[in-house]
Amino acid sequence: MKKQRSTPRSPAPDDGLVDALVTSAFVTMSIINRIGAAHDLSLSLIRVLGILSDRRPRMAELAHYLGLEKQTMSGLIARAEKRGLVERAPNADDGRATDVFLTSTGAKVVKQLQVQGRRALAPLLERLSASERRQLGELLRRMLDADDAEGAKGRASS
Amino acid sequence: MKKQRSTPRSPAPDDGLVDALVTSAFVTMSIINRIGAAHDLSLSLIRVLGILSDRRPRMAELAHYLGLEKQTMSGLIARAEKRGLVERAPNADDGRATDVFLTSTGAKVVKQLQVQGRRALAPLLERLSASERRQLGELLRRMLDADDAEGAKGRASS
DNA sequence: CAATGTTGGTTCGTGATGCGAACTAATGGC
DNA sequence: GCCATTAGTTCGCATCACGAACCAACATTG
Repeated sequence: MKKQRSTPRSPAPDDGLVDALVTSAFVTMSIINRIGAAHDLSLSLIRVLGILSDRRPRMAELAHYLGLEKQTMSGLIARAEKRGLVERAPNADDGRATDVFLTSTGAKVVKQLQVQGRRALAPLLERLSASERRQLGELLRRMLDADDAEGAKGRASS
Repeated sequence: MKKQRSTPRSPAPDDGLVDALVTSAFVTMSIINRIGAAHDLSLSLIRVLGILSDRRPRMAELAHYLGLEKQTMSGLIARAEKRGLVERAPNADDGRATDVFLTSTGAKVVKQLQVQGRRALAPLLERLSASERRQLGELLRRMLDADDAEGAKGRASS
């Protein structure tokens, strides 16, 4: 079954961990997706809104964060703008650039999503004790750490 | 900032955990998505193939697992079949039902995905020690546990 | 300062995804 | 046998994501 002959000392007992990580990702995304669907929000748009609750990036930055092409972002933002969730304004420093930011409506939606998200994930977390939850959060944060700074979006190894 | 007045005893120190969980989900899906894109596979199709490596479900079951409607599954499977990844066959017990299963090509693709997935996730996991990895896997499994049996696919709380 | 190249965004066309509505066919209950 | 239910499919539509092509505003040269 195991084909780890060539590296007898660094085998892959991580297989189980990888599976668990992937499963938890699918489960979590499933839940987020369901909540988003109730507001007619795609996963990409949810992520965009999440970023905007924090920052005021340009189109290109936004696309880079999500690992998408700029045309995709154009469409995404155009539709979101039409729905009154975000707004575009020319960047002060660079005449070419366009800043994107949340409207007050958009900010409200983000808040709702956060609340509903926590509520929806609660049943999962409740299976762990308080100290286990703390531990889990700690481990995940350590694992992600410097990652969301620049590697995460989809170009981790390219 | 905190609006937890009404339930003074069950506050939300889990907020951090929720964030970490969601972030890890986005990061993980991003990686999976990138690998899938290299094979021209959507996330949904990847999940389908993963399930098929294990089982031989009907269309409706498959749709239920992913939390999708059956028409969506029809299209998904039709395209996958056209590409030679899966096949359909009438179910023996129920004349209406259609079983779906992997072709040998499809099975090979799944193996590739698994290998590449482990490789791509390795850098993340390496940030943790061996014992921490074991711990993390344990906690995730505990958290998901009975979940993937029937709750996960997108109807956790409905 | 003018010519050139680069960067930021948009538009267009195309394919995949996902859904609601409507349909066919097989099953099950009576 | 008749009717409701269930399994899959098809159709039309909106979204999402991309490559190609384009314009406008910088930046760099000479």
